[in-house]
Amino acid sequence: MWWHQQNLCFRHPIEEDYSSGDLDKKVATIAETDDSADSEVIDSHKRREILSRRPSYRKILNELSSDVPGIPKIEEEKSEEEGTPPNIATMAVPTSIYQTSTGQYNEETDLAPSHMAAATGDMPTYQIRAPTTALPQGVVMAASPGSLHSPQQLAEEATRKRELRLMKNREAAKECRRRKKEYVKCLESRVAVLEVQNKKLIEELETLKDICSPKTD
DNA sequence: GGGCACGCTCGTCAGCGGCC
DNA sequence: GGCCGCTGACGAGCGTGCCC
Repeated sequence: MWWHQQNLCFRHPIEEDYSSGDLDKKVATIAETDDSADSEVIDSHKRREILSRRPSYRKILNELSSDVPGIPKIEEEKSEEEGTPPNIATMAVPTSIYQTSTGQYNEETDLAPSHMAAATGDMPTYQIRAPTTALPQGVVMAASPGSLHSPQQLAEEATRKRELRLMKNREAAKECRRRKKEYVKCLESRVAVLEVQNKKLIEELETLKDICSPKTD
């Protein structure tokens, strides 16, 4: 596993080779090519290997924050789903790349704020909100197992546990998707910044060429 | 207006990995 | 070993644009 940690962004090997839908194609390809009975185990292993889970978005960003100064960690917090959250773990963009909310920008590339605004859209910082873990009203916590006797009570307990699990998973899915969006935005921003940086370097190169090889009449 | 295709969002399931 | 969080995958529902 390797992480491309120059500046902010990073890629998982799987992500690099088979981004998004390509992964399914790869798995399908393996399934098609390894169709012999003996290859089932290998096939399963390959599938498992390919489908190996990437680190969570929170983990990715937190790892980066420990390696790259300027990237605050994503912290757990509790707030309402909408409205102004009391605490927002603001993932400020790293000084090496991103424009900040105060108009700071990459000192290496010396990008103009206007360029940044145009390239990245209005997205100077990333705000990661923690999942809402508070139970909604009406959710009754399960009674202690020791107090259950009749099959009916056991069934109700099982139902409550299932509802609770589904509710938690529902919220987790929402949070996961939100983090994924932030992650994608991050990558898109990095692409935009690098494009500007690349363009600037090309222009600089052309300028140096002109200086070093002046035209002779 | 109706049908269709496409994209997006959401809930759920399944499976993995971390923690105790 | 069980619990729990995270996330890919899948299907359903909905909105939108296009064509007839």
